[in-house]
Amino acid sequence: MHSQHSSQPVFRALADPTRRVIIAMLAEGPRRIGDLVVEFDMTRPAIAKHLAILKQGGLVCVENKGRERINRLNPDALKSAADWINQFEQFWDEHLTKLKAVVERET
Amino acid sequence: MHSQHSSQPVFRALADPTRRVIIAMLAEGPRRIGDLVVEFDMTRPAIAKHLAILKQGGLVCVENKGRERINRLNPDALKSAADWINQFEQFWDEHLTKLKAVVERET
DNA sequence: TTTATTAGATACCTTTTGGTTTCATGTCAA
DNA sequence: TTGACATGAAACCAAAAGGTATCTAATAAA
Repeated sequence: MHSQHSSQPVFRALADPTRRVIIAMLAEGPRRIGDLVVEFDMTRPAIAKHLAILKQGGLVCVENKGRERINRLNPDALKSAADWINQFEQFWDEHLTKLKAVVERET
Repeated sequence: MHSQHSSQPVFRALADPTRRVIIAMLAEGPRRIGDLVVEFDMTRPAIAKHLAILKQGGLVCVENKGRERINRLNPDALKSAADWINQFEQFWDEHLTKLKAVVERET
């Protein structure tokens, strides 16, 4: 049952709402840190820390372009979180089946 | 793009490795707190707190049975986290398509 | 070659988190 | 009814998380 690959950094990265918004923004296209900062009521070091955690989780990768740094979303890491959750797909299928059975018996 | 329902408590619940193990255990069947505690190198209050956070996230619900309390996994909440992640399914499909194209050009 | 732009690094602070010990409560069974 | 069992609750603590202000470094453009 328990999957092996440590999904800890990914779930940790997903835990913060600011980071999830950053993920949504990067899904629309690559951004520099400055581009992200102006969207939040927060200083740059704060966003930089969030990006660092997203990188740790493998969710974001960076490309150096002169003095700029382009941040890109790496969807593969997100997929690994989805995979962990989907371990339980079978469980909730059964759950819904049972629920349906109960409802049908009651009507 | 951004889904409305606050998924914060769910992702917060998923962030801790102990809680994810608890989820995996409850997926095999309902358990009392005591049953969970013996599986960890941790005191009961610690597990109780983790369960409280899982309940907050809607991932676990409890049924009082005399002096016992049966904890059950609620898969619907897990599904909401999966839904959030799946918002980006299209993105990583595109990503993989582009990657494939690059690889094919290089060979 | 200055000057503005884009960004990383460091030190610091406050709140939250994850854990503990200790004590109180309700229920089943002898 | 007394004791054992299953659990909840409160007070406390160290470490991590999330934020700030400030300083430094590299590149582009005037």
